[in-house]
Amino acid sequence: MKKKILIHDIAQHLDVSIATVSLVLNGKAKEKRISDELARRVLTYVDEVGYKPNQLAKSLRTGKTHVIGLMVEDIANPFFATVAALIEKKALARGYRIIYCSTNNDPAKARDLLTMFQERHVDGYILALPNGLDAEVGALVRRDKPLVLFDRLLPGVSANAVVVDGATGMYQATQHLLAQGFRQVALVITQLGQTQMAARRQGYAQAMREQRRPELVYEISFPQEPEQMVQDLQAFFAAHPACDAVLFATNYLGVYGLEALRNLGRRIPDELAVISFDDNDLFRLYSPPITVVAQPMEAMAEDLISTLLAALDGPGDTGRIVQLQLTPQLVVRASSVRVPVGA
Amino acid sequence: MKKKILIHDIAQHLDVSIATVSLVLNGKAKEKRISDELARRVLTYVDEVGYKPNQLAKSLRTGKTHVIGLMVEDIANPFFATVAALIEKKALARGYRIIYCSTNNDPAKARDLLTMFQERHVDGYILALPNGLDAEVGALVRRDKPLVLFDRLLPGVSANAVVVDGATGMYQATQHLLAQGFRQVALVITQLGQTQMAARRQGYAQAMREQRRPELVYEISFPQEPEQMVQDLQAFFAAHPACDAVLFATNYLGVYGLEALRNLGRRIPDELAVISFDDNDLFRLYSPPITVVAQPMEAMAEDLISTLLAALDGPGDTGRIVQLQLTPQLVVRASSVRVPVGA
DNA sequence: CTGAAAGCGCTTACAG
DNA sequence: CTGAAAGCGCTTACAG
Repeated sequence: MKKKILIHDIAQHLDVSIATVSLVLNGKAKEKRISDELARRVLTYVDEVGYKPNQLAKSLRTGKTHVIGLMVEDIANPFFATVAALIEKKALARGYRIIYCSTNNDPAKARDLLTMFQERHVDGYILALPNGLDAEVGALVRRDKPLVLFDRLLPGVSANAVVVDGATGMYQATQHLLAQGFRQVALVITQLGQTQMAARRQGYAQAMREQRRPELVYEISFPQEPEQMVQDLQAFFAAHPACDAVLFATNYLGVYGLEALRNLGRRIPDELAVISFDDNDLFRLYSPPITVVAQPMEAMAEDLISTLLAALDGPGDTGRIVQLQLTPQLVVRASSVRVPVGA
Repeated sequence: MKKKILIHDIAQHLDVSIATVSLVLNGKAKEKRISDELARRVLTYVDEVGYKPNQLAKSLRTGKTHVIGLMVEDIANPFFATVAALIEKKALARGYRIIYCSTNNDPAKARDLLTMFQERHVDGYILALPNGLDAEVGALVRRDKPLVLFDRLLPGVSANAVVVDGATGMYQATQHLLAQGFRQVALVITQLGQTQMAARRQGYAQAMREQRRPELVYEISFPQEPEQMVQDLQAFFAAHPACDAVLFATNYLGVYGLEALRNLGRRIPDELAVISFDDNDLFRLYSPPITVVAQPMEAMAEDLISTLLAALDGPGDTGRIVQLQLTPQLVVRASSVRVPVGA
């Protein structure tokens, strides 16, 4: 069919040099004092025949790919899917494309994917990583690769980051439950030891300490089969009949938790008040609607992309690090509100 | 830091030619009768210094990128997010990477993204497209580009495809409702005129016709703001008080529909039975649990990737087209089961 | 078995 | 203002 058209073809047709065409196409016509008239002729013809420069060749030459590597825990997780969709839209609007990958919290997989990103010469990285990649990310930072961590930090690495203040979010959620008169507030959290989980736990712990309430924390092993997690949660609730409120530290724990409570026939909030981190359709439409600590996804996506682009455009300032912390919002719904006695 | 190491460096160090190193690395040592011992020396050293060939240069030379372009309607839609996650995993296992993009059902955006995929020289395409891209996709097919459509077909294009038999799915769902004794079964569907929607509608229509029931179809405009869709749905249900069962043709319609019904205070299934296309956590955990027509996502992802890889590896067989149709599964839950009168 | 060389399609100093 | 040429880092016929 349509023969692939090259820069050489268009130069030949217009009887100018390849350099002229390239310069015009890259907006250096003025700088190189190419006449407006010639520049216009080039642009017109390029447009007419629909010439598109080969990006591979361009990238090989310039070292830029205009591709951003985005690594999330699991693209099927609504939190990450939503952030990814927002980032994609914003990146596209600024001329960047996204390659995304899910780590499933597996450090070995994350390591491979990071290598893959490097092999593909991505211009920048947006990363929500499992623990254990400090060395790899540290190396990227030292080589001045534009990079932003999000959702969770790596303990041993100083890098650009956009995170949500989970400590405050959980502190407020816990306070809210205690203010409603719930006595035994449990926290269900993963045992992955990631920084965002540590912060959420710490917020809970602080609120409990301030009210002189004993902590009740269930660290569930993750990842494992959903059925198993539901089982584990049922066992936990069965073992703690006096527990009258529970906080789930992330969205899928909330989902599995609701399933476990349903299986046990526990009434929410009469028998057990519930709050989950992260908001989504399920929590909003559940009966009763579930109180959540909602993360500001739009702001997060915007800050991620603009921080990364600033690093990309920046003059390779070694050492300038931007760390942003966004505030989540407690959205109170029926699942955490005390039912008047005898009502 | 670490200087980027090139094939030239390793050839020089081992005192062999660049060609030898390249041949060994590309598994052509045997073919070119390079001694096993030399081949081993090369591999060992490459491994030792961690040399990674520049993929950009390699791609420019070979014309292969080992990248697959995946285009979905919206990556934040759980159906597409789940399929994308499965495809990514399977592709990675076979040495391919995914670039994904969301079209948001905008033909202009889809057209741009298709151009972008071509500029990036993706090796193959997996596409769930809005209508109106027949010409563009037709051109790809004619140029023998490996490509698989999914979820919906383009009316004017013959291409590889993996779709779900939505007609049968909806037919069974409608029959089920009628068998339960519901009388006025409505269908809520988008007005986008896409093939998957047409099939689902046709399945509903056939079941209604067979039982001599009049159709009641609400074509909602899409895309628009969620709040507006909920409003529209409330107005629809308010205008049809005699309607005692409803089918939602896709997952987000189901979600908005549940929200509308909740706002109206309609009891499910007493006042209105509900079935939605697509399964997810929300439908499974809703009170009452929602009956769904579940798509076989795992099988779909597997068929998509293997069909595409077959086309990629194939001997450029012009004209060989594979079209697979998978069977969805009706999962009956409480939302569509008649409550015994007086129970 | 191995080396020198062309070429993938661009960009950009360097001369004029 | 414009052209000839080098070079980005590979792969692979083609000779030996």
